Amino acid sequence: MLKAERKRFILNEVRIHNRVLLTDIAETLNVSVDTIRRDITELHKERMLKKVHGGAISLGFDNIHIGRGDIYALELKTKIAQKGISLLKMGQVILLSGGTTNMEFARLIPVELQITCFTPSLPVANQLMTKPNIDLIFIGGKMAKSSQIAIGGDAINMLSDIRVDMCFLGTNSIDSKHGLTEFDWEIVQLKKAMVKASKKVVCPVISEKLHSDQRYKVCDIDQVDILLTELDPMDARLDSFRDKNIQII
Amino acid sequence: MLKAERKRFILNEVRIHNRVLLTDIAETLNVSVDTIRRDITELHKERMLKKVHGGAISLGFDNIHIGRGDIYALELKTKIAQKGISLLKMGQVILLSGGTTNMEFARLIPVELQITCFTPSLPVANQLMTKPNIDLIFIGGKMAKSSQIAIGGDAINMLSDIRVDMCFLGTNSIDSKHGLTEFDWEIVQLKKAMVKASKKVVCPVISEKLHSDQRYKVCDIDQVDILLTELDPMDARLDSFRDKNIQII
DNA sequence: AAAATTATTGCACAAAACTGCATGTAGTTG
DNA sequence: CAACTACATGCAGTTTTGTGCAATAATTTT
Repeated sequence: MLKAERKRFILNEVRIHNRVLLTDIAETLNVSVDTIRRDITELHKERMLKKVHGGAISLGFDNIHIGRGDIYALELKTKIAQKGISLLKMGQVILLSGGTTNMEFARLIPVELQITCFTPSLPVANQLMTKPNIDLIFIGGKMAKSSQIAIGGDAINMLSDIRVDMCFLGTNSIDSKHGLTEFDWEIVQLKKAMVKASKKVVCPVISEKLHSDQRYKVCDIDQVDILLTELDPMDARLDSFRDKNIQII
Repeated sequence: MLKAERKRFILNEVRIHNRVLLTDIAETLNVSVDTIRRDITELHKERMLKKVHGGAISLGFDNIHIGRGDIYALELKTKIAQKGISLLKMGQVILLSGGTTNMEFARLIPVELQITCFTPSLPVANQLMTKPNIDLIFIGGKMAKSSQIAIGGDAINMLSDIRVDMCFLGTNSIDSKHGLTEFDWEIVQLKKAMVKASKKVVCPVISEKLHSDQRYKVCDIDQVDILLTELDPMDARLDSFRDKNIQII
């Protein structure tokens, strides 16, 4: 029995019965309780279920499981997202791009925080729908299958009518010389509109993406107000971004 | 044994058993485990299966699970949705409202069918995102928490610019005298715009909702072109809808 | 046809992952 | 608080992986 198989089995059980017992699963699958415990711990970290004393229960969203089984470098992204959360103030209006970091960000927004969010990202919207205190406005348009965000004229149009306090703009690549760059032309157009629609641009990005660049440019580095990475703000890898009027957090 | 042959064999095994073990395949095909490992690595990159420690498993719908756990009268709605599917033609442009019947409808759209869908409903959009052949345009706007659809000026604006072949308009209540009615004023505004944006209005509704009405009116009954219920078209409960220029299916 | 290039395959070996067990700690229940 | 169950952690044995290398097969170029 493969590990992945067990995990899938557990998830299915949770989906059906809404809860599982460690011992039950262990017996059913003929492996030690420790193994199941470890599986469940992983699934918990992957946010596929909730680990509780003695077993696990489903996350219990209304009708959509926002599973993020294989987010790359989830830990780092959580760290970045948390730094981002600390920037939020009650009553603010923000704009969120797509990407897994922003997903994590959306997930971590405290339930009691009352803010208005705009987003063209379907997964982010799903996430935000679970927060009763957030006013959510979806930027509509043609949905790009790969990135699950709305693109094209409609989206850009809608963005042209708004001006938000702060934009959390995920990016494919960032470099102190070439600025923010992307691989996909359509997405560049959208992100340009997002930058235009925001008073402040916050750029959450894992250190790995620093000093890399792609074909098309979204904006210059000096348009970014705040740079969020998982690194210590004093880290040497951030040196080239200093003295650019960017706040590094 | 050709590489392609092996790969096909592996895929078939995965399709049938939902999983394969590296060692099993290697033994069956009489090649080294390394070779199979490489094959599976490639198939993984090609997104034909998921490589896991010890073997591979089918892709399944791990990431996003769109729950239909407790849809009221799901059987009936499935029946209605299927009738709706039969109205679809390749290349059409349709508009889908929210509601569980339309969710079911979206789920049942055949993967090979190539159509363009507009919708202001987040769950419907999620569902449609899983279909590669569907062009999806999300009608953006302020998201209503309870119904999970976009409402307000933005949504209505966006609708005012389109004219689709057919609209599948779920409704709260329908009556031969009072037409389509709703409980929520905002949603009425949206649905009015949806009716306006469509050449044909199809109204999928379970028989239970026939002959009931609510506070606010969406449109008159003669604006509905096709009425879809789970009943036999000749059923007596549909009598009052006859001779209204409505096609009953 | 010969030579050169590229792709495929098996093997070796160190690194990583997996799993059960033992141990001490934390949480739960009566 | 005492008995009990569940938990985290470290360890060891086993299996699986990734990678470099060499031999062979297939393809292209000359």
